[in-house]
Amino acid sequence: MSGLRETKKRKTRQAIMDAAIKLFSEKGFKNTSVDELAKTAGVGKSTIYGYFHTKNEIFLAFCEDQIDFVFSDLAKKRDPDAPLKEQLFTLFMGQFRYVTKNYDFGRILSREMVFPKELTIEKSNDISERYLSALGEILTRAISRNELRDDLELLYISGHFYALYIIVLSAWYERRFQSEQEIEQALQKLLSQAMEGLSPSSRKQDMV
Amino acid sequence: MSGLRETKKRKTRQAIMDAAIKLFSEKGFKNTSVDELAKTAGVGKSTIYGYFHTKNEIFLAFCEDQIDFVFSDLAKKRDPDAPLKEQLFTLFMGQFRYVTKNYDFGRILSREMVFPKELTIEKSNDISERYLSALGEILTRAISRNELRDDLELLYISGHFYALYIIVLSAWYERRFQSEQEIEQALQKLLSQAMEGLSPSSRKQDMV
DNA sequence: CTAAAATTGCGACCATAGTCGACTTTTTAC
DNA sequence: GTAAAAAGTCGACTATGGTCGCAATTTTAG
Repeated sequence: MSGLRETKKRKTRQAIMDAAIKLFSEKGFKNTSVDELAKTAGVGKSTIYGYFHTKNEIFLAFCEDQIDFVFSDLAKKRDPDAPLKEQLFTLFMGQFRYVTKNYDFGRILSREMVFPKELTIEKSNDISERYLSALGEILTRAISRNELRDDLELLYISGHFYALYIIVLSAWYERRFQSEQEIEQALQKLLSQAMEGLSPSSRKQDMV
Repeated sequence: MSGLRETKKRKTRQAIMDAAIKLFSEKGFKNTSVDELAKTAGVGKSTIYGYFHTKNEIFLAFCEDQIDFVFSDLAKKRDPDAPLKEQLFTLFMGQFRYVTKNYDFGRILSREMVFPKELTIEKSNDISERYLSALGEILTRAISRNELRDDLELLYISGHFYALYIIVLSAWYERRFQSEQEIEQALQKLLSQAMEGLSPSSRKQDMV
């Protein structure tokens, strides 16, 4: 049986996470060294690397909690019967505001989520999964309301919309957009394009 | 007049780039230290930082040449009168193959292109611009052939397609897709979705 | 031509992410 | 109960990206 060790492990892990939350919040990710983290958590440096592969992974774990919070917060606010576009817009903008609250924070998180390193893939995918399932729920309802084609795979619809969010986020980091308003506008346009389609024929029925 | 200094500058810069090309190609980006780079180029370490802000920026400069080559290569191959979807597919797959030829190489480049750090924004945008203009050309022709709606802003169409490419690339780095074939399939599906639109009504005319 | 100003070059130096091998504690097997 | 195995812990150490202040070179001004 393994009781004592498990307990300790959880405790140590929690201590590290507590230190991370404290220090990252206080001084930011970049200005917090792993040595400091270890000291604050009251453990050795290598102990930390026993629990996390890289400093970025600690950061992802730190984000996980917050993201849960943001999601449940957004879930509360959103109206599950509102038009699809509106729901997506709210979700993405909420996400955007959270992610870019701090410039570097958002970049590190985005980089690690979209192009994860081998070592952080697992954590990154955990978060992705949560994201996709939230999105999936919205989309499924939209399909049943006949707001979305039902002949497509859910994953590709999620992917499509998610892609548009990412590109807007990217434009923000490339400094193509400077204000939140521009972001909103771009997101609206792209969502409309996705719904209506880019080929000329796909739009004819709007004029009927 | 400033002749001597300019000449020297160009020479030094070239020496650094030559060293970068040699070492990055030989041992990869990660396994090449800046010290080594300096030694090979025959300059001091700080001299390098006088020409580039970060190690990643050297890498971007290194990529620039290669990307030019890839583009002109793709441009040669592509048939400017082929269906839009086909042209986009060829362009993106060509890009994908180049970028992921080496796993880490592609990740670093992608990260820096999509979510650039402040210091590398400029270089990153240089490359983006080139990319967008290549894309823009294809799209403009498609519009004039009436393969694309003409009531949209070019930038948002480019952005839309580019987004789909990025999400596929991301899925690759998340290990959602393991083979090039899966990538091709996903890209095809997403491009079709973008053309046809995701709303049910947008598709009706296909059945008329 | 000369001296001051500006630019460029240099490697020792610093900060810090991540590794190593020795030490301690817990579990397992008998 | 005991001893071997396994898991967990530690801080000194390594490797490396990036900075600093000073020295050398080039330009400019008179």
